[in-house]
Amino acid sequence: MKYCSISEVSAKFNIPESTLRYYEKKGLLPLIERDEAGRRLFSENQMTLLEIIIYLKNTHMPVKGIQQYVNWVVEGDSTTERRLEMMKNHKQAVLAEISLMKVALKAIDVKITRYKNRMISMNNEMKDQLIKNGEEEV
Amino acid sequence: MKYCSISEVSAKFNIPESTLRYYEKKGLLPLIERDEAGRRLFSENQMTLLEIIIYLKNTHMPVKGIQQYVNWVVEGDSTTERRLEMMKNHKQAVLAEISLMKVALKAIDVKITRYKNRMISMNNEMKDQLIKNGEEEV
DNA sequence: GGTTGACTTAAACCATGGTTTAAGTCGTAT
DNA sequence: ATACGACTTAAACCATGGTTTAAGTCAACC
Repeated sequence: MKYCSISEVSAKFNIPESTLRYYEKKGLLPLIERDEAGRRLFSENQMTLLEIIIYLKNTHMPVKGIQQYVNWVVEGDSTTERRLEMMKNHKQAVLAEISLMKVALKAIDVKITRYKNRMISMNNEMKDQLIKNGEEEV
Repeated sequence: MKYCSISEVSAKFNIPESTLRYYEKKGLLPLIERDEAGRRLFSENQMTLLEIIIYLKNTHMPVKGIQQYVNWVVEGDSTTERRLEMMKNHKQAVLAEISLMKVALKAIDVKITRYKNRMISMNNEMKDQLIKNGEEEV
C-alpha cells in the first residue's frame, strides 16, 4: 500500500492543502493516518474516496450530504441500501439541474443570436451612413 | 404597460420578496419605479430582465457578473458587443460545467450499479443461509 | 377612527465553504 | 548546530448570497 503526503495529494487533485485539511476536519476524509512526525498519510483508499468526493462536489452535493455518505462508507456494508438510495436521489437531482441549465442555455443562445444580429445591423447602418456621406460629398 | 407589485412578482417567479429587494439593491434590477406610497412597481421590461437574471443564476453566473451585464443593458446599444462576448463566454463556461457534471454522473452510476449488485449478493447470502439452516434442521 | 395587511428602510444576522494566520515541530542539507 | 522547508494546530477571517429584524408608513376596511 502506497501512501501520499498532503502536498502530493494536493498536486495530484489540484486541491489546496488547506482544503484537504478542512475536508478532514469536516469528516469528508476519515481515518487519515499520520507518520512519526504527525504528518498526514493518504492511503490509496482515501484517494479513491477523495475522487468520489470531488465528483459529488462537482455535482453540488453539500458538504453535509457528503459527510453523511462518508459516514455510511465507514460504517460498512450495513449501510449499502442507504447509500444506494442517496446516490439514486442525487442522480435525479443532478439530472434536474442539468436540464435546468440546458433550458437556460437556450435563453442564452437567443441572446447571443439577438446580439449578433444587432451587431450586423449596426454595422450595416454605419456602412449606409458612409455611402450616404459619400454621395453627399460627390 | 402593466405594472406588478413586489408580491405579484414574488409569486410569479417564486422568489422571496427579500431577494427581489436584495437584487434591486445590488443593481440587478435597475430603475424600478415607485407608486405614491413608495411601493415598487415592476414593469414588463423588468420582469423580462428578471427572467434572464434567473437563467443566469441557474447557470451559476455570480451576482457581480449579472451586475455588469445589467449595467451594460442599461447603458444601451453601445454595449452590444460586450454583452455578446459575455454571453458567448458564459455559454462556454456552462457547457464546460455541464460536461463536468456528466462525467461525475457516470461515476455516480458506477456507484449505483455497485450498490445494487451488493444488495443482490447480500440478499442471496441471506437466502443461502436460510436454506442451509433449513437443511440442517431437517 | 382604529386596526389590519402590505409595504418601506437600514442594518444586523446567517449558512456555506473554504482560506489565512500565528505559533510551533520536525527532518534534512550545509 | 543551524537554517530551511514542509508540515502541524486552533482560531480567526473571508466572500458569497441571501434572510431576518426592527421600526415605521400608508391605504383600506369595519
